[in-house]
Amino acid sequence: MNKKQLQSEQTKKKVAEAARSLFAHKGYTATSIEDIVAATGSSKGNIYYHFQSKEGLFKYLLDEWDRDWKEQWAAKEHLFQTTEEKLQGFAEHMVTNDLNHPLTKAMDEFISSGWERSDIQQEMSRYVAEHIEFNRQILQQGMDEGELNADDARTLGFILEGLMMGLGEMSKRAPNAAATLGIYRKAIQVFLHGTALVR
Amino acid sequence: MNKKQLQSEQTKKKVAEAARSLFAHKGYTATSIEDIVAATGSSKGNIYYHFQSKEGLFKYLLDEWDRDWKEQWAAKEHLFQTTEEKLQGFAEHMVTNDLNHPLTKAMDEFISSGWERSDIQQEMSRYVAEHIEFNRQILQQGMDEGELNADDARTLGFILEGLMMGLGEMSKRAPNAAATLGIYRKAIQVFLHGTALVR
DNA sequence: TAAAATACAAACCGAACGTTCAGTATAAAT
DNA sequence: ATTTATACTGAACGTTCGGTTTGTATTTTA
Repeated sequence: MNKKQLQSEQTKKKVAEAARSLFAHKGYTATSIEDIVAATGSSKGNIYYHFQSKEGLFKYLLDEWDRDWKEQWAAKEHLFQTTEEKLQGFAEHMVTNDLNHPLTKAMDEFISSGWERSDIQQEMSRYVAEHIEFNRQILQQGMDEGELNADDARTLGFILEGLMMGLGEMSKRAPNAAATLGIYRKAIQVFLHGTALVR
Repeated sequence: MNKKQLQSEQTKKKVAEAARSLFAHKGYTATSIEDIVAATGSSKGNIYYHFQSKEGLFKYLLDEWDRDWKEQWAAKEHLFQTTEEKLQGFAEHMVTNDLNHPLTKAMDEFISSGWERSDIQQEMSRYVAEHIEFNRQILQQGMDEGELNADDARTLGFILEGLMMGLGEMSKRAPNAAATLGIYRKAIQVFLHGTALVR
């Protein structure tokens, strides 16, 4: 790789990093290209040379995030045996990797700002569908192995995803880092065993 | 009431209605005052005469919504006896009154657009806290009456709220009106009885 | 009937923002 | 040494939007 290419790559990284920090702290809309210019020292034109657009830059960051997420989950997936362990591990992974991730809030904003933009909504649906399928597999396995009641694994996967999503939503608003993990754990427990008395 | 006051009130209503429809279809940010001008025939100045600002207009609509919601829930609350009935009734009420309400999506957008605006976030927190408290009461009563396992009712209320919020979020994206109510019902059932086999 | 308040219109303001583009510098290739 | 491709600059553009101001018609009040 050239000296020039190397330099180019570095500036791209620098821009991406600064942008991530800005998006995380100020949100997507409130972060202007000008802000990124000010933070990097790079010029406007250069940013547009490396990324197609503001949206393109943001998506680039989201992809990076997605890659890291999967990578890190794959690294510890094998640690969990039973369904309960897996779900607890999954919840913990979400708390540490999603909830605390700088871009979660900005992503929410980005999605709901792209209102009628069907492409953005579709991309989001893809993410969600992936999660549901992920949940479905864990639950189906649990049913096959007699840990869970036989039931519609897809619907339950949908509900589980909703539960995680909602808890994330709420925890973002009331950031009580210490309590959050406990609540997630409790939620998984409720999901598995319910709250009603066993008669 | 004057002839003039009456006329004035009618135009205010007309503006509010048009705005609600626009916000619902295009979202908060994407709806400009100009759009409302075009839809009503009223002038910009007149809209600002009736409402302090765009934000004020939107909040006015949210308040209207909140009033209606509480009114309608109060009207049917007494129909439900057991905790399970109450929760199922509550879920159903949410599906019919929140999920299908035109402003749900716009409200999400409004909230996440008001990034650093602590006043908006606080107002939202108030709503959420109300819901949690509402859930807590139902659950506590269920515990007192021996329907539910004795536990921390507030935490469970928090989790329940998260579950409802997440399901709402997801149902908005995949609008399958027929299936949605079923999923909510199932979710309440899971919340109460869990998915794991009783050993 | 004169004065004052109310309801509304239309033009205008200023600022912000994403994006473009003509041009420049620098390193690589010939 | 010259050409070419790549990386980068920064001023300018066009548009959008929330909000203000000034003026006017109509109705109420005195």
